[in-house]
Amino acid sequence: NFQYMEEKNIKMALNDNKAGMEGLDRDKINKIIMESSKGSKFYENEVKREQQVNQRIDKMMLQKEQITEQHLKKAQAQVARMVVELEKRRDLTRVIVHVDMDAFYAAVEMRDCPELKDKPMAVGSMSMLSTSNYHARKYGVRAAMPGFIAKKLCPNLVIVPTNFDKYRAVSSEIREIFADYDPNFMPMSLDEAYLDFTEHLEKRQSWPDSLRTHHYRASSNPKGIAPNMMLAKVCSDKNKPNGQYRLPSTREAVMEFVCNLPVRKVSGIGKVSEKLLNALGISSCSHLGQKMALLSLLFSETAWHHFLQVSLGLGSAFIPRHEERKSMSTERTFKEMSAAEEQLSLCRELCEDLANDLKKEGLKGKTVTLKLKNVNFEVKTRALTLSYPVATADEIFAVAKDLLKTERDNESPQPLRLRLMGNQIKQFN
DNA sequence: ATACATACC
DNA sequence: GACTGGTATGTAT
Repeated sequence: NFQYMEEKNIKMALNDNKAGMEGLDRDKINKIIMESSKGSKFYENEVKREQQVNQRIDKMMLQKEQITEQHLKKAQAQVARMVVELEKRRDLTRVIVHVDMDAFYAAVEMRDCPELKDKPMAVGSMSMLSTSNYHARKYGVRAAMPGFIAKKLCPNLVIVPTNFDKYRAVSSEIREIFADYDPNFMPMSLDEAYLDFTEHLEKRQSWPDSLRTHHYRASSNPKGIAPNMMLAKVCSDKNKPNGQYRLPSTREAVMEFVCNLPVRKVSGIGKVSEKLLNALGISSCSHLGQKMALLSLLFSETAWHHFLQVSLGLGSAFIPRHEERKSMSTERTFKEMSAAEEQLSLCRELCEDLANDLKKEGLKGKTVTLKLKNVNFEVKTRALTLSYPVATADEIFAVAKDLLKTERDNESPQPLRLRLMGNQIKQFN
């Protein structure tokens, strides 16, 4: 087990899987991050989670030991059959674009306050940053880093509070432009979207400049252009901060691109999957292809099917139409709260907020879920499904307060020492 | 159906 | 001193 426990493997370390983070003093940065985190409840919890992942790896390695040549051969045949099927359906006829405004929130703030352009700045608070500009990234300051640690890395860092209404406004301008190119484009967040350019290109024969030179200049917008969504997403990351990258629509180009692609770059393969794969000697997508038989024996069907598609450079060649929402939730973090009455009134407040949001979309749901995080960062969810859909604050609270009471009773005589509470509702009609 | 984990922005 | 919030989906029971 110890082999996984070196500091550099613990999750705290600088995540440099992001544009603008090349060639900085990683050791120094990691040392500062580590010193700011060590001993905190947050850190302790991260270590615990890390150990759970390591146990998963140990279990997987034991399973691997049990696999015989016979098993592998059979699996290999199955994989080969599947590859034939997938190749038959490979579609290189579409042109999918992934657009991603670079450092979006920071870019909007710099547009509105040009002095910030020459300074390292980030958007967020001392508790959490949501993005940083490129000056700040040189110091290792990045999204999802708490501001107080960022300040240690870069004492001159300017932290601008988040201004969502502003970002939403800019976002809707940008979306109007997207709609000109593909009325069915798929927004992934305020600053990111997939577009199907196929039709547009058939009509106009040329690449639009306006996506680059539109009056909104505060933010550059890298594009990834490829025959499917999976590849377009990876491509958009390629020439950040300013460029675009087009992957030709040929099987050879796709396979060559995918060959050297680190698995972590693929959307859907995060930190944990990367670590599991690394333990099997897999770091690039070509390794993924080479070890498919093994993967099919160690992972779930959904997981290995996904891996197989990635290894072949396959992804969705059309942009699925926007799905109905499946859940809605509100959660809040706060200073330690242990008093029952206080927790109850907060719960009530959250239910009211949630009911408000539900009303805006005219939704009612049958499953109510209460989420609790204690001061040790341990998260619990407790759910109850009703036979009828609910929407009002009173109805939701009636369920949530019982879930909360049950939890408190289970812990008593110890109180629930909370740092976060949340309510979720799902199972809409 | 429920709980928890992973992933994305 | 301070380590988010919202949504979807996978995995396990």
